Amino acid sequence: MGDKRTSSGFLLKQRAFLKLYMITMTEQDRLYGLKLLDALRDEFRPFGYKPNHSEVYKALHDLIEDGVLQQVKRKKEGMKLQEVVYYRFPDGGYEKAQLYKRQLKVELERCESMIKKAIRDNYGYVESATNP
Amino acid sequence: MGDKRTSSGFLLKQRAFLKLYMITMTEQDRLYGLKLLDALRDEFRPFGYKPNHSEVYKALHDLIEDGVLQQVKRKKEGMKLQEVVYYRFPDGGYEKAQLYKRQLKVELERCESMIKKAIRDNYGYVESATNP
DNA sequence: CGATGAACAGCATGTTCATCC
DNA sequence: GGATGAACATGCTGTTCATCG
Repeated sequence: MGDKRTSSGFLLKQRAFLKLYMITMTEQDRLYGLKLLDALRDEFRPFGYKPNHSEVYKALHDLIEDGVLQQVKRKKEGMKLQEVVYYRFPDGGYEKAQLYKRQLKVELERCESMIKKAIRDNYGYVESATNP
Repeated sequence: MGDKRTSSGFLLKQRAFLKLYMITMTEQDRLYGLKLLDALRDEFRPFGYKPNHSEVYKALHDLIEDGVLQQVKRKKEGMKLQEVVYYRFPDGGYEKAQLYKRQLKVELERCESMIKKAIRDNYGYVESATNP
């Protein structure tokens, strides 16, 4: 309630997309902000998607507000003794993360369906399972 | 050049999506604005996507500016003699439309790939080709 | 009330600036 | 220069208002 504005329900927003990746990346390697960004840029370079640092930070801050992530300031390994911000799940955060991931899965599949439909509708494809 | 702002290259925008549908719908049935909207809403209801009338009009106006569509004001069939705006391709418009469609196909496939990748990356799916 | 538009408003996101090491 | 943030600017898009028949 209290929403001033409703979404028309088109494709998912970049922010949500990034939050999902932040969670999964936290489950796997422990990384800090800019490294997460680098990793994502590498992954999506072939797709022409190049997120900027602000969006990544905002996604991380969102997750902190949601109680999904927690900051851990540590010295960067080797090099100079610069402090960087790593992330981990606080108490109950992992469960919230899994819930979020479940929701995003539904959302991603919805988007995939919509895009497939658009390809079908506009280019007359009929997903042949028996193509030579 | 002259772009004040660059896209990070995330998913395609609703406007482009609608423009594509407007073109295809113009190739098929001749419809006017609000009927196009109704048709789209019907099609995408199962997906929870409900475009609003402004976006549809803006998409149509964009296509007119692009020289892809042309307005044809006609009396609405039956009923009262209210004038509605139908659309057709002006000279050279059909070719421009086909070009746009070709571009959007690439874009839609790019988005599909990104979404599939996200599902793989975050849920560890491996597209089984042998599912019952 | 249906249809078409345009003005307006709010939110998503890209760019720039500030601070610290 | 790398890293983190916040402020600022722009643009996409949803809501509202105006006009016409």
